[in-house]
Amino acid sequence: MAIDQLDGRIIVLLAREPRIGVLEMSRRLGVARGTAQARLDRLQSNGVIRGFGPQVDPAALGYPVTAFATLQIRQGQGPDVRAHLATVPEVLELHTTTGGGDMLCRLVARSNADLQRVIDRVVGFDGIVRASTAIVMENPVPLRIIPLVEQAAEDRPSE
Amino acid sequence: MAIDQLDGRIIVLLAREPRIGVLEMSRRLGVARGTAQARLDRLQSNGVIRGFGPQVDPAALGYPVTAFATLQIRQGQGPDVRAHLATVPEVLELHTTTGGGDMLCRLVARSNADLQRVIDRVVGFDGIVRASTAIVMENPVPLRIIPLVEQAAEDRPSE
DNA sequence: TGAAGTGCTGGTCATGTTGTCCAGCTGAAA
DNA sequence: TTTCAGCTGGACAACATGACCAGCACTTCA
Repeated sequence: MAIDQLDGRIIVLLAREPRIGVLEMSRRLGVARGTAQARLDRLQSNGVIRGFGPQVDPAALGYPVTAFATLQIRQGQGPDVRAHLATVPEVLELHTTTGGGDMLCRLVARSNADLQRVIDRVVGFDGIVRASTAIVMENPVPLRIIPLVEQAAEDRPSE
Repeated sequence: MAIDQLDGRIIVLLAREPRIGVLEMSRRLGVARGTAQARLDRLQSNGVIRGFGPQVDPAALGYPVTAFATLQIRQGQGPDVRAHLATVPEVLELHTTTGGGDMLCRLVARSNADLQRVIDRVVGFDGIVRASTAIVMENPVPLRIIPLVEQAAEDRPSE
């Protein structure tokens, strides 16, 4: 389940240059192609690498505004609220967190004005008691995984 | 900059089956290969598709605990705090938000106990006045983009 | 100590895909 | 009407893939 340094190098390499194939990867890593292929297969069936889906930029799609909303949910309404939020395309992500009946969700919108519409749609649901929204101004650290992979690989010099 | 329905179908197709190539894609979409290739190239140079990096699961890497920390930053310390947080591998993401000097960051840790170590490291920095942490218990809506892409494609029947 | 198992190497092969052309067609804009 | 961008369907050489294989080193375990 844990990864060794070769696995780490594979993931980092793929993160930096996703278009390279297994053959090119094996050349860069200095291992046989079969090895690179076997490692990659294992990382995927392990679930360490979940996939290679396209990373889509909501801003380029016309949704340049991102916000995080903290929702307080009425006791027992959790499942209903989840189902409701899942139907809103602008809800990109939803988590339930510690702190009785709280949820945190990531939203996008076409503009600040449009964000009001999105929030109204999100909170316009019975089970939601209270909502507070924080609009994202900057994103100094975009979602990243490389440092963590490197640390995980270091911690286990061999599997 | 906006996408049409063909673009939308390309993104959705890639999101669902990332391993297919341009040729297979063109077969599924019922267009010529050159068309699919040109669209894909355009989506990438547009920035709509930022890349095809591996989607790594921190849990499978040994970091099953996720948390969001809201940080209050001392006036003027923003840049220093960002630099500090960027050096912590467990900080996967960092945003600055509305509300004077606030930041929101996503953390992972090996366990709840380990989370304490991570938080100590995160907040053990002069510019941070106060921090409140919410531990993620469930993730009913994992980061998704397909519904938004479909909406964006609908809104613009043609480019 | 020996045997079995695992993982890596370096190699082959047929097959499919890619990058790069091309000429011709259509529809929209000038 | 002319021009242009975008799509089609086709071609080609170069390359990558999946599937094999025998051989070797190392560890596990009886």
